[in-house]
Amino acid sequence: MTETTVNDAARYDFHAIEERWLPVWDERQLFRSGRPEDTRPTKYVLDMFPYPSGDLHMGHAEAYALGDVIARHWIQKGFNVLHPIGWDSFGLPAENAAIKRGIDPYGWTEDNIVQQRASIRRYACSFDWDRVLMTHRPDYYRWNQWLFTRLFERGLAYRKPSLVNWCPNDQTVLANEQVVAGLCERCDTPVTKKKLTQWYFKVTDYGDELLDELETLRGTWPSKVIAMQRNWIGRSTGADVSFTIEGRDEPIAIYTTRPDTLYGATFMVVAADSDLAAELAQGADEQTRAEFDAYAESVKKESEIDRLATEREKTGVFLQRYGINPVNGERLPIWASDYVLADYGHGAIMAVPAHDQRDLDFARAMDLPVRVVLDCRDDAGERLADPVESGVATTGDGTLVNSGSLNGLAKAEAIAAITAELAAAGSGVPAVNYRLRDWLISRQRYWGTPIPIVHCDACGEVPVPDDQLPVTLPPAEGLDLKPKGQSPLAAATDWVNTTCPDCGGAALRDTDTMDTFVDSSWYFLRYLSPGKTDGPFDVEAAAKWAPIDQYVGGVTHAILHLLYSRFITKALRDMGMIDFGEPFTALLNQGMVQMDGSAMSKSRGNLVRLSEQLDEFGVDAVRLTMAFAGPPEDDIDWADVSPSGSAKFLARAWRLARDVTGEPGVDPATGDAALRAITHRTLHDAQSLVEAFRFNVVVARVMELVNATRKAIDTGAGPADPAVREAVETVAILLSLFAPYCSEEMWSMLGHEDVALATYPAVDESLLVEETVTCVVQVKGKVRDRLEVPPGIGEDELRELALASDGAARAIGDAAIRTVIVRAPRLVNIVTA
RNA sequence: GCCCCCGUAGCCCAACUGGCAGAGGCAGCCGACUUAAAAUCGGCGCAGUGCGGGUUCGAAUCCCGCCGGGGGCACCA
Repeated sequence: MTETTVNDAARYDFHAIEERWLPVWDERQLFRSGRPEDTRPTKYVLDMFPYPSGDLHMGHAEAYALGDVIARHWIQKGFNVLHPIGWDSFGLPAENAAIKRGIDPYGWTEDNIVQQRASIRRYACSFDWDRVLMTHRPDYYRWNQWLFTRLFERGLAYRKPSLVNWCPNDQTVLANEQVVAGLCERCDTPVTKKKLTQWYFKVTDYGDELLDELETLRGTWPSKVIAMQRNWIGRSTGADVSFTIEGRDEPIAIYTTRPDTLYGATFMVVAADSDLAAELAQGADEQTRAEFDAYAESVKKESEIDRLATEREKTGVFLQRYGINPVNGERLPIWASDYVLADYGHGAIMAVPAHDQRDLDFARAMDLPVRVVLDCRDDAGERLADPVESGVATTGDGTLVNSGSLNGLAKAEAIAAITAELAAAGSGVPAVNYRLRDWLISRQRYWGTPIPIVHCDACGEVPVPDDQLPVTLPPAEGLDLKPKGQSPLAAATDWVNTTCPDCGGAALRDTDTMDTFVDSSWYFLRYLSPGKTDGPFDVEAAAKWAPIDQYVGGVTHAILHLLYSRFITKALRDMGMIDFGEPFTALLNQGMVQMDGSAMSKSRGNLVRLSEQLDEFGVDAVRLTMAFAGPPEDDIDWADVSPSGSAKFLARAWRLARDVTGEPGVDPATGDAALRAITHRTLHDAQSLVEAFRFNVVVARVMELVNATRKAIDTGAGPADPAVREAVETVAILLSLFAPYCSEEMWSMLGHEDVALATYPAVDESLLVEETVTCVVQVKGKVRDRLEVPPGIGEDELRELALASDGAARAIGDAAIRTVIVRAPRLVNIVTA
């Protein structure tokens, strides 16, 4: 214990190295990105900011390790890199923890941030600590409120009564995007429906743009995410068709993608939970009304889970009302059912059971007529079975029959023809619909941004003027935060009771808070000028830095966060604040860190604690393991990888720096040529590998270089050779992307400072040229010989060499040669008869 | 039910526009150093690419069909 042997002192001690460099880096602040005199080209690298629920976990460690590789690479390549970090610090976990423990969400949140901040500091990412933002602070959420009022002024924020998703456990409404398979995204409670008046952001105004501009992201976003967004937006094109309703003044519009099948309509269906259904039922006899009311009530009660169940029986009520088919004047009975959605299209459809499976199921359940209007054939030209007998609707292409003027046309022709006919008759127009709904942003919870609206009896909904923002949250003390279906803010009477900004009369504050996805939908702009007090962000800074060159985060946000951010960005562009419409030019989705084949969780007992991994193997080894495990988008199973192996490798790299005896600044050209070739080949390849996110391969190549350098020191050129120094400096520079401590220590031992700011060495192209290459000689595709040839060898010469080679001659024997394929200088394939 | 991705050595993973299946690591085995061990250094590849067809001079790579694993969407008319 007391004696330190020479051997011990020469051993790699990651704890000591971490402790040595952390304070130095704090002092030097290498990653500040706001200096006005800095004229380098810019890059904005962004990691999704953490939610401060407890300490960092393995998932954070992976994401930040990978993002840092990219940021550090661009720094070494001479860019002025903005790489910020902050906290997404409003939200339910803080509130639930506060309720459970009887504490203030503010204190809980701030404490967690202190802890996470210390962990992130230790993790040594190239973050600019001058730009930290926290969304729960009034100086941030003030600008959420500013954003809300701007959207309100432009008609993009509005309030409407609607049947909304309701989580009975969290006692709050949820956005469509937060309902996953009928369950609350947060707590997995089955979601129910509730009629409430809520605030919405009008995302649907940007539906076309959100869809079409996905194309501009192709190649730089994962195609999976593009597909998911496309799916989610769900644009469909068709026609709105007017149906006259007996006993009703106004016709009703239905939306259909298949106007060609109008002649096949045999009934109509309205959504059971729609106002239209209630109105139509009102006009029916008393018994029908009672039947409808009972049905509507049962529909409202059913959970999302029930609704989504497959193999579900069709149910409904005949409303004793009739609509008139505009193309043939037929009377169509009108039913109410839950298989038609109130908030899609017009909440009403024409039913064509022969050519729509859902309609057919309903027709069979209710014994309604089915009329085939398309003659559909299979690949062999055989007519498909009658839907009535088979129970399978024919939804494909075919030839129109029983359809008046459309007879004989194909599906596409018929759609065009009938759409024109309807337009001429004034009973139909082309129409587009979206699966995407407007974004419901009201939440009946405490820990979020108060909605900056005052409700005045005289003036209505009045936005709080900019000079009165922020509307700060009242202190949690004294408020009952328990979920009860109404915002806890309602109980803060001193806070709720206010005066109308317009008329000065008594008025009430809106008591709901905003969905925390509002906070994260523009935070990337706030980083550009986090201290700004007279606006959400500096417009010139945005012009300089934004949009984000590289965004890094989990695929869990493929729809929600990314879609909302895209929407807000487009809205801000239309306000003239920025000149781009897509916030994230490139996106990298890292996989998840698992353990023994499944997601880590305390209850499953397979939780791996990041802090323990860091203590045992060191920050560098954990980061290196994350990068080396495989392609970044693949999941990592921690049981399959080896942080101890990474630690061993780092020690091996470190020993190279310890062993170098050559002086700095000596021209490496005088050194070992073979080692130099490997060094420059590695440098050459590493940049394109990093830029293609193939970090695992970069690490493998650095390992190769380390092995070659070791060999050169022990059994080759020796520790004093300038090529050895060049190789070890290269190792330090490349390794700094993954292992900042180890490489800084190496860099320091080599007589330099700040490896993070080291310039990426120029590649000497002349060292990449090989003197000879191995040419494979195949006979009928099988390797029969190898030749060492100059790289510039001509085709004819190579052909002769190959034909004359021993291996080839042996394999050919006396067979006739049919053809010889020459791919100089690497391959010759001799094809014999 | 519909759509997308992935199957290479015991394990994690490489393999440029089709051109020698193996870069790197884990585990394992052997050796050097050591009184011994640890650490370190050196050496050792055992699969023919999930299966079956096809295209091609040549297929891990392209096409078709299965099998296995993962993910997304799911009454959107």
